[in-house]
Amino acid sequence: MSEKKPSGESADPGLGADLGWAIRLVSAAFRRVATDSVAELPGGARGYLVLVALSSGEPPSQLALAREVSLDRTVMTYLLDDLEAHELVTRRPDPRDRRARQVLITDTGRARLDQVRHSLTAAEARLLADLDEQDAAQLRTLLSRVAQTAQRESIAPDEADC
Amino acid sequence: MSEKKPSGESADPGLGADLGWAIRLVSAAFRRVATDSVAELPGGARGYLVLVALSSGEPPSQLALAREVSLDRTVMTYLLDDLEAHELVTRRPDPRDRRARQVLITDTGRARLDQVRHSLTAAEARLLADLDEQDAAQLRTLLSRVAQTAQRESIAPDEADC
DNA sequence: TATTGTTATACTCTATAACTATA
DNA sequence: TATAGTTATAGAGTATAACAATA
Repeated sequence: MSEKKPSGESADPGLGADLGWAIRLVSAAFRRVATDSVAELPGGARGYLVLVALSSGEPPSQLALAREVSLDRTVMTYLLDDLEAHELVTRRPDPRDRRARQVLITDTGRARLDQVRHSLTAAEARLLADLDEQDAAQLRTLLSRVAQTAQRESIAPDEADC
Repeated sequence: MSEKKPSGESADPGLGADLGWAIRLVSAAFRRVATDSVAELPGGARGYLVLVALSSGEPPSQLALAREVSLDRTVMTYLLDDLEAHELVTRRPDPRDRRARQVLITDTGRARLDQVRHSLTAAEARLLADLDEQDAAQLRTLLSRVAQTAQRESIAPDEADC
């Protein structure tokens, strides 16, 4: 029990007590269960994010898309090449700006996205298996609130791994 | 509000509704605020994890330490080289097994660890700024429970980034 | 001159395997 | 023969910058 307590530090958290560690573990656990769900998808987690972003709204340019999912535009090129090769998305020139290309999700892409979403839902359920329905809902709510705060204050993203 | 719909997928959560995205954002946000806290630390987040692991219990071997924080033993070599160069840890031969080396945290290391912990506490507070005390406590509790589940079922770690 | 998308290059990680010294 | 630690090498992933086409 050789502890140095400068002021209000937790006595000896070892590794299991603090929020950062919990976030780390939960994030890693979710990534793990989610990885299986997106494994067959070109680009993995990133491919999923792109498909989600494309599933609604107007077809964005590659740059707009890259910004939305917090990816570099050079990465977006490779990623879309891959997705397009598998016919999950298509690219077409923007009639109003011939520099830009509009990205669209295909029907195949939508079908694939739905599959992955189902799989992810199951994965989430597995992750939260120990919580009753009320606690699970509470956790979702709280996480969403923190996430929104983080996003709003742009404390947040820039690194995009799932 | 944002509700999961397992069957009617075409609803369109965009990107802001699902648990995975929230976890992703929160994790990224935490990593971001935490990165500043551990920036000066040799090895960054990993250096922190190692110091925490060393701050209690018997001095472990490098291998045991590597397993505890889910790092490869080859990575541990570099990391400890770095930490030792900054005099935050020391290595000494294990008298009972001359192949192994015991790793110890130094007083400098402990002082540094306390600084980082304070900084991290502040970072956490910033992250949870929008939650009142009760909600924050609830979130910590729920996350810890999920983390423990994940760890126990070893759904979890293997990737060690903060 | 600035912007979209692409390509090429370099750099950082990580994983793998090989090597030593002990057991 | 197996294990703890180190070192070297190769591969993946990422970022940076340069480039062509268009605005």
